[in-house]
Amino acid sequence: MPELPEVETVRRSLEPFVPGRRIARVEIRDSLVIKRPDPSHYPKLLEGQQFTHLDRLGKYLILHLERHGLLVHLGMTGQLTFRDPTRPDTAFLRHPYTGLQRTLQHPVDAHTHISLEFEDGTALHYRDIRKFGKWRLYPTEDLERSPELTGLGPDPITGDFRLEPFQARLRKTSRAVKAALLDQAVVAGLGNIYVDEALFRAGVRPRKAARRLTGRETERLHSAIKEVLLAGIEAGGTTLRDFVDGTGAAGTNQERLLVYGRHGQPCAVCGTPLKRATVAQRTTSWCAVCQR
DNA sequence: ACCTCGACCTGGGCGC
DNA sequence: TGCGCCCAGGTCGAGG
Repeated sequence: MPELPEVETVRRSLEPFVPGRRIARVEIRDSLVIKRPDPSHYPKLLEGQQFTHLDRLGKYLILHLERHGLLVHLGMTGQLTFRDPTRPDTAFLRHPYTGLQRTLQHPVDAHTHISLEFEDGTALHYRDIRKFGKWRLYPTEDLERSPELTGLGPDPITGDFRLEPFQARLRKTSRAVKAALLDQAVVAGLGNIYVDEALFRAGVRPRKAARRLTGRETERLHSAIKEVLLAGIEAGGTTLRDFVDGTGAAGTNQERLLVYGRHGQPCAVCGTPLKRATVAQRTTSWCAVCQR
């Protein structure tokens, strides 16, 4: 689920509800995703603090509080949603035809591991079926120096993602270009879906050694990365199964994917059946004709 | 520096 | 209906 466009979609959808709200109570039902500090400290540290603003870097959502920064990584199935108890819940329903989660706001269920309850009765709920997500709380002054954030390469949407350093970085490695793009230190925010989409748009084979890309190819890739991520944000993210935004709504980018998950189907450009193989330990789809 | 593998988790889909 | 197997948007660490 959550690559840059999905995390950005969550950030934007929570923006009208979370900043300005003060945490009255912290409820932790399963502390597995809390990596720092010890989960037992969360209530004491968070209760009484107000959220100020929401940020994002790569796949990390950054919820700023008065004295702390809460770093949330959604892993594979993490959902951060706002709930107003005066409005009707829809629970987690599966659409009979598309199979997509249709939820809007949800009450606490077996997978809702953490709830931050506000003074007015509303709450921010964290739900994560596979529990691959990670929560880390840092004092504001330590946030920028956190290993999670310092390890990230440029963010293609909000950051300084320039062609020359990108090109220099790719030239230094003989790894498959797909592996390099999945490396969050090279560029922050790409995952399996958007990497395949960007490589297709750029006309680059996923297995091509990064250092062997031509100048033109690197330029096209640099543009394609920004394009696929922006398109993903515009569509409200890609919902294959679990992704929902902060209000519980599914995204629509899955309808626009050109290669991811479409192996065997005709390429949208040339009609050749799309290939599938494992590259960089991930299932990969591409067009052997359009991508060379 | 890079690769591969396994681990962390749960659930859906499919074949039998 | 049920069981077993494979798969899944992400990382991380061990070992070669």
